[in-house]
Amino acid sequence: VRNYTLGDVVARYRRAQGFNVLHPMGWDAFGLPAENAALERKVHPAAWTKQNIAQMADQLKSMGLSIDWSREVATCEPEYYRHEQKMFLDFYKKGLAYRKESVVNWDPVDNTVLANEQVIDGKGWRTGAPVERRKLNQWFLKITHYADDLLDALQTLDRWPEKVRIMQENWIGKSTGLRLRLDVSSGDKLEIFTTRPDTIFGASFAAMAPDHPLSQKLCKGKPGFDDFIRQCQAGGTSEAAIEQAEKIGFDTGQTVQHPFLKDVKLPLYVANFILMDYGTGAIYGVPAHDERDFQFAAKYKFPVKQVVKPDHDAPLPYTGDGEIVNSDFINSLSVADAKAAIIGKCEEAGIGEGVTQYRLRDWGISRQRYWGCPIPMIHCRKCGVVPVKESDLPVTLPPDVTFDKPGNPIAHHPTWKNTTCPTCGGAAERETDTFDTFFESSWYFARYCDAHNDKEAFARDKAKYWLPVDQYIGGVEHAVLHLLYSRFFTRALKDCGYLDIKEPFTGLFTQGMVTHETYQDAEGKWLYPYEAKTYKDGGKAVTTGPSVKMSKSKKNTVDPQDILDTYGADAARLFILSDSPPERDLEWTEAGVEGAWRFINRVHALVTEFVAGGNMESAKPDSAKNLRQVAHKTIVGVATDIEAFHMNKAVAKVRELFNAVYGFAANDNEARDAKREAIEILIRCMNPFIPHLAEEMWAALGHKTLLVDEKWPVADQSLLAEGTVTIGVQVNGKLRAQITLPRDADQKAAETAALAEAGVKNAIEGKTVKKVIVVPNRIVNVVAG
RNA sequence: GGCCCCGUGGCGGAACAGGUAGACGCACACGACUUAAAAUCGUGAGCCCGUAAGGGCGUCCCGGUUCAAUUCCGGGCGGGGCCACCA
Repeated sequence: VRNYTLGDVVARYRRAQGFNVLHPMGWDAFGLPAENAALERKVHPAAWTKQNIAQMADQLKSMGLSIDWSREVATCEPEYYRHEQKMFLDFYKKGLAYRKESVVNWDPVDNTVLANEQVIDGKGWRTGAPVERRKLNQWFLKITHYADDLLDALQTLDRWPEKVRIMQENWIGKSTGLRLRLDVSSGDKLEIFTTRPDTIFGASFAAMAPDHPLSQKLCKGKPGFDDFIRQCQAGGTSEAAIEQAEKIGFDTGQTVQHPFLKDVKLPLYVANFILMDYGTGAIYGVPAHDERDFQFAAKYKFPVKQVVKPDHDAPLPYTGDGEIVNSDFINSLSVADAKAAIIGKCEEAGIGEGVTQYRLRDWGISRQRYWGCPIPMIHCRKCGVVPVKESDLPVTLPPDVTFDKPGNPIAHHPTWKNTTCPTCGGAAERETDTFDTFFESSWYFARYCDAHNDKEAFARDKAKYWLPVDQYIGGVEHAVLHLLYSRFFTRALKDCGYLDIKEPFTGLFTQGMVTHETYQDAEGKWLYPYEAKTYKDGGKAVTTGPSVKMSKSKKNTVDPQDILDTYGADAARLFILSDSPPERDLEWTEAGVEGAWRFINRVHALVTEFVAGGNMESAKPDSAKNLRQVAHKTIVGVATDIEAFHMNKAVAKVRELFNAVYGFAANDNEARDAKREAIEILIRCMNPFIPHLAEEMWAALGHKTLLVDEKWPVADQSLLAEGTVTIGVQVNGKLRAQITLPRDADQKAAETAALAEAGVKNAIEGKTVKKVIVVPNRIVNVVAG
């Protein structure tokens, strides 16, 4: 409700400004929840999904969202996913999609593979189950091909929150360093990676990952090695384990030759804290200047040789900047210069080179589940992996599947996977994995431009007209998931000739969550808000807890339908926009919605009374001109606030105008004209927030046109510039009086008026005025002593 | 541990670009209407002293810059987010 209300305000406001606005809606409809629901309720995922779509569409429509429903899409329909099968084939041709055996994250609850981005603290992002490591053949998209550009182009996204840009930057994790080949006493070569080549003279050991090929080669069969490997895996993924994980190593018995010091031979260990999938899976250890190496050295008694001297006292390990010492030909250099010197020397000697390393890894997209888009590939015993012919697309899901046993239903289907090889015509099997559902959401924005094209995903010229998306609104939880995948997809689609842009979203707004108080009964059982109310009314004990993100498990949820039925769409919309700035969390309260509802009723009463000719006689007669000024200021203020996403401030300004009109007694023609003008401006400024009431009031005022087709009102600049201002007068920085002056009065006049004030005279009594500072239309400060 | 953000009434939050702190709303109090309550309408309100006029204090704490600091700078305390054995 919050997300779409925000979007609707923008859509309606921009439309009123005369823009051609495309405001679409679609359903990201594949995914495990549908499959899990099917398991629980014995419904087919397709039926369950369709029913949910119908229900949600009804709700969204009753909220009065100005959506172009003719462009509605659902990603689970073959009309949609056939196009992404084609995209995948194009990616494959370009080398942007490939298959390889790799160690993957396996979610034991959902029985599927997860992408790195979907593993949080070693747990599945949906199930929270500790992720296991398995070796499987998987399809990958080559997001790393664009790592540098994805990073650099973040700077062009100046309408994105900085927070999200930083998160993506960290996720891509670019670092530069040295890749270096070292000689092992066994005759093998060991390639290591380091970001600190400057500390090479402080190295006192070398270490590699347990699953490094050389670990296996050198240690297989050695007593205790199997136990060691088992220990490494046990320590694996749980949060607590990593926290306390002791650094353990296994001595290979071999040594590594230091590249610059002939008589230094570094003992080579297998160590649990070295990761195979970062860098080369091997390092040299410099205990004096790395926290982990320091711990490891303490345990296995390696020397700690300091080679960087800080310019202040600092304990070891020291990882900061400083002067290089004890380091042969790089002595007295800075850290940065020493890095360059060592890299240069290694390149000269042909034993290593400067490289750029990324934390980002390719996106694994295979999922062993049914409710997703089939991967259009065929496995032939003779020809290997062969793409499905484009003319044979789409590869559709078999509707007749069973969910009675664990694993992938599509793989259990008796006949679906049997096919023939497109190359040799022999018997072959279809790929039974489906795409990660982030695949669908990576390009849907382009489909909206041409939603019913059955020849291609979208016509290039239509995409060119509409894209990129000017304003995207969503939760921050997608910062390194959907938002990164979409940026990659847009680049890949550009390189495959689909699109002309590389950034999908020029403006991004991340809205906060909606929270609600939590309630528990005497036994600590969670209660729904309505249950808590019944309990309280019945005199039963209820403990009220803090307001947290709405969740089914804590039962602190509110059904949008109930709100719409009780208060109407406008009250719900107004409340949600009112108090909290949209980027922050919003606490949902009954009292808040009622406040919004009250306002709507008062606006209705005001207009009804005015149309009926009543005056709402009150004690606050104001000049017609003042009222007009407030109204015209509101036009500008509300527009500025909407554009800056300060919806709470925009609502406050609308309410201020309402308060000004409400108390305004229109007892002559001039006043009545001013009042009508102010009411019309009020209605038009409210339109983006509460469109139903605004439209109704517009008609009540006698207009035959629809307000939705009216342009945004234009403020009379001369009215804004005229009038008087009330400013404060300070003496030595303390407020002592207020004066009212004509706008832009000259400094002399302001000074004279200020010094004439009784409060000012009192405060400067017995003192000499040294200086009078006048800031026009803002403040006067008298400096006296 | 690293990087980043944020601390303003009883509450959500305003304050352009250093210039009258607390807009707007919620909750509250009092008054009107009512037999009464609810709803509605009106009035009030940062805190302390004072019947009032008025005065003092006040934007997490300490210090600095400035005629002037919620805003800028330094140090602390508190809360939150992201990443995290990434060499």
